Amino acid sequence: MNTFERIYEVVRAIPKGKVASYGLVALLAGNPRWSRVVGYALHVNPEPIAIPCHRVVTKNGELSKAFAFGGDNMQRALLAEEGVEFLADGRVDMERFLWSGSEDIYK
DNA sequence: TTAATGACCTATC
DNA sequence: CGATAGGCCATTA
Repeated sequence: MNTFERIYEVVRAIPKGKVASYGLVALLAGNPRWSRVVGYALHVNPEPIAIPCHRVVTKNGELSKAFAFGGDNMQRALLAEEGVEFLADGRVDMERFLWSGSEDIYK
């Protein structure tokens, strides 16, 4: 299993209504320093259907700037659609919607 | 093989 | 608090 596969596996496991940071995905994928690789992996995104890249944000809860598969506001719409709340800054509420990785409360 | 790039993160000024 | 620099890893040319 190559690096990308593992990353995709983790991203795919993100439950609806939750978000994960690049660093967290990288950590769960096996190496905490794959944050950039995660971004690259999602950039090439071979299966955008099965891979919810819109649920992946930066560690600060901010949405990626280069995220433009349909507009920066589209990502907000998608997340809001899944029940994710946003702060006044336009960032995701990490304290409540950050996926821990182990607990799939949504199942 | 070397050099360059990137949807990041952390530390420092 | 905003800007800058360095480090990290895998992929591509």
